[in-house]
Amino acid sequence: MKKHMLPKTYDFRKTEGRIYQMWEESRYFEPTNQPQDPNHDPSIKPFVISIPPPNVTGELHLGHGLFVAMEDLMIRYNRMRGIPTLWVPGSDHAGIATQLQVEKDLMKTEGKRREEIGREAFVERTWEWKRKYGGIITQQIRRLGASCDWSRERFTLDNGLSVAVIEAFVRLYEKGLIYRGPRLINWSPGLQTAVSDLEVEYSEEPGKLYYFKYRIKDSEDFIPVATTRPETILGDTAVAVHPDDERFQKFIGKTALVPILDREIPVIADSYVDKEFGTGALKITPGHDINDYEIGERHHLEIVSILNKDATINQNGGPYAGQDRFDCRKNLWADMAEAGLVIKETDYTLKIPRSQRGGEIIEPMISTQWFVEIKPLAEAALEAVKDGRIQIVPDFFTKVYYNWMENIEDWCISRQLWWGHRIPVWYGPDGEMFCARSEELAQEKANAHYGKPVTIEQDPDVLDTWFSSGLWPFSTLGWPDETPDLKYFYPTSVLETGYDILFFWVARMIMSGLEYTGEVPFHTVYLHGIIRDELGRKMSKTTGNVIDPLVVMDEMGTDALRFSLLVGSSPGKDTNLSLKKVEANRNFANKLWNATRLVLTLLEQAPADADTADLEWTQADSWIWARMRQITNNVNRLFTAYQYGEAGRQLYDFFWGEFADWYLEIAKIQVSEGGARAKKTAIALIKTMDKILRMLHPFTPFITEELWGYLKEAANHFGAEVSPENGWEDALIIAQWPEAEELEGWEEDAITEFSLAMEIIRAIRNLRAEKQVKPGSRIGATITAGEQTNSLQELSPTIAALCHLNPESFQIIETLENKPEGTVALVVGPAEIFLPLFDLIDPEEEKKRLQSDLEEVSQQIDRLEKLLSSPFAQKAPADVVQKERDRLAAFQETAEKIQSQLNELG
RNA sequence: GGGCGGUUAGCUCAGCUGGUUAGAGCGUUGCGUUGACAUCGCAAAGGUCGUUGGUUCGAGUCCAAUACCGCCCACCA
Repeated sequence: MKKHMLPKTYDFRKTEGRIYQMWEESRYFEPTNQPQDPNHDPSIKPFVISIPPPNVTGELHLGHGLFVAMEDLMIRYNRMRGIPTLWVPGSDHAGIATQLQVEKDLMKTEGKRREEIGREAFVERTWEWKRKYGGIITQQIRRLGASCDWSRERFTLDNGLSVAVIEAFVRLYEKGLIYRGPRLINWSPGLQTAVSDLEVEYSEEPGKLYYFKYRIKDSEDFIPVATTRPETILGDTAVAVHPDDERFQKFIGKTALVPILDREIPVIADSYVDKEFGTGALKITPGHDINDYEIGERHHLEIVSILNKDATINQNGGPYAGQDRFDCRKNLWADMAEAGLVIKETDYTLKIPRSQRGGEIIEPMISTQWFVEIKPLAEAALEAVKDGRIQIVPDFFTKVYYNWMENIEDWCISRQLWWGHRIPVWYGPDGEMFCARSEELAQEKANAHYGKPVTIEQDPDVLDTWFSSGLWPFSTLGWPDETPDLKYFYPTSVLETGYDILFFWVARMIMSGLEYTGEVPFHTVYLHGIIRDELGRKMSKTTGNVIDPLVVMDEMGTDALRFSLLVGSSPGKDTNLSLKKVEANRNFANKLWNATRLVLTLLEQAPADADTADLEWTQADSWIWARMRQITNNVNRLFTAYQYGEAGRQLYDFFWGEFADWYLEIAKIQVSEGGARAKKTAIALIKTMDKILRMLHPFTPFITEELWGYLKEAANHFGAEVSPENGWEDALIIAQWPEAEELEGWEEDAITEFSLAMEIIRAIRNLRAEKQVKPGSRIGATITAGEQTNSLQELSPTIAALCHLNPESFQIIETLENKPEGTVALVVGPAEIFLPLFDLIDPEEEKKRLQSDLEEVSQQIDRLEKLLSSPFAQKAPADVVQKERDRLAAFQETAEKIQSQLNELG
């Protein structure tokens, strides 16, 4: 007999690295049926996920942990099902975020601003930064066990992807869906760039509403007006009142004077104005307010811009030129007070637009930017979800998607940054635009246009990072080239990401995919939620409640973290994660380890050469197998429905609560019988443990891979034919996913039969514990089991062993004339158990116990009798009714037995 | 203003084909270690499933209303 080599404790630190290396070296991460193989079969449909590319210089957080765990689970599951599987990894250049990091570093190390070293040097410096830190995040993703095909790793600023970005831009431009022009956009004064509507968040903050007088020219009259931003008065080009407002009717058409500047502006009527709010009159600043901008368009008002790019006041602000906007607010208001124009200030809760990145206050401003005309793209994207070509999981996000797509505004795609894809447009000497796939082509166009060689200059702006991310599912596969990868792997299968970037990323990928490839980029969108702390608070450095996944992995293992994230989350909902939870799952891994050790030990004790031909499975064998089948079916059903968390939970409960707690205990006894029984048990052990490890593998890949290797070796020593043809593949990662399986000669209804034995064992153990019978002392027992006697007798060695009964004085019989002398009786369904513990019993207490049992049972009998005499008996399906009848009969039997025992006690 | 999600044990959450005794982990309490596991085992306490009404033989589960919490979108100066 060979002693198994499974170490006593699980050292996940060592195991994880070694296992990952083994997977990678064996090239298990690469898809089978590679499109460049000569034998490639295009009819086999692959399963493909594009990774949500993390910021190239980012640091691993739990959000990454969740998506990696989730996607890796899907990938591993499909890989095990034998489907060619590709998970494309990569990272995003993350324009603003990365540029800010490098700017900060530049200031720290050299005390310089980026303008001082110039664009070229700055971009080169950023590339260096990327080369230095860009590998960290992908390394960390490996640690999570991600089975991505690293040979296909991509970066959004790679040559190939840059070609894709330019191609996409040029195509849209040529189609007339990209335009450039001055529009009111969201300006980030600190970053000195435009940002899209999505990048602005509104926060409620206390502020003031300022009331003041708008004087009417050549008159003593004035219109009272309220504003939250007095400095914008400098840019007013009208005062608007409601056309039906009697108070202000007389002013419509008159001329008002801008405070301090005395600029003349018209008083107009527009039904947008709310008569009830503020003073009922509205100042109009088309240059710095989106609603005013629209009113301005309706009335053809002049647009006056009062801000510089750094949000100081420009020359249009007269005496305030050069002041910061908030200083100007104070100063202008003070001057107006002096001029007698101020009415009052009241407290008011404002909604301040703030930059999603950095939180500075965003100023609406007129600026010349590039835009994508989005409506045509959005319509196609809407249609793709409506007609089911794309399914969103969970379903309730479909509505959110529709709502956004139906109300979408043109997308501002230009950013005044240096790090990113530069807009492929060049300007001739007179500003003529030449959009081309390269500078050479633009030059040719320009020369042809002017009829002579001219100097052209490229647009300085770069594209919004999301413009390139939007191409990700196909740009990473080689688009615009018709590469074998693109042909075979596109469209991809599932897009898995957080709901917080549904609009930023998912919606744009759908629009881009349809526009450029004519196909949906994926058939399913799976959205997960945000990871919060155990109290449901967002994790933040200021709150100090951030859980670092790297620390967690160090302390409790990657599998424990993954299992916690996967089992704790359900589609589209936020997940509260606590270290306690991870700890519990580390314990789960430990249990898995130890259970396997026991299995291996038992396998050693069983004789491999025994003849099991005539031996049947025990009830316990049948029971665990029947449960295994149920669990397998459940897990498969749940996986199909994307309910991975519930699947993991069921595996956890089954493995721990049934396999480890019960079957392993029984297996010990069965193996100790030796001979064929031991061998038969060993076979059952291998089969169940094998299936458990397979189904847990997508959740906890490292430990299961490790244990499965040992199990396989043990199976080999045990005499199993260990070969891929025989279901023992080279590694668990590529092993076949289990289907519910019949076992020859097993009893399908073992679950109900066996549960009686479990109840009996529990009852005996409880009484022993309650009466403080020494754990080691063996007592006798008599069990009467009526019709169940035969099936129960088969388990008698098990019951004896698990309850520490003395086999000499233990029997299971059909009935008994009288209660044995000196025993105390327990009633379990149709069975009665007599234990020789009468001396330990206080008859009064025992009476009380029996009476309360009887009461409980009587209640059930009443309930069921009522139920069965109600319309239920006629209307409910026969099997459901029968079940209740059986139950009632069982309760009645129990009640009788308890009653007779009470009688005996007197 | 529009939309969505949640409300189940002290805490965090399952319970997604409606089936009659609602589960887990953690926490609490008691008992238990010489062989798989104290990263453990055995057991106990703890819930009128937010409220009201409806559908149904039957509702934590389906429908409607309502309260509270949270989120998203739109942005009344």
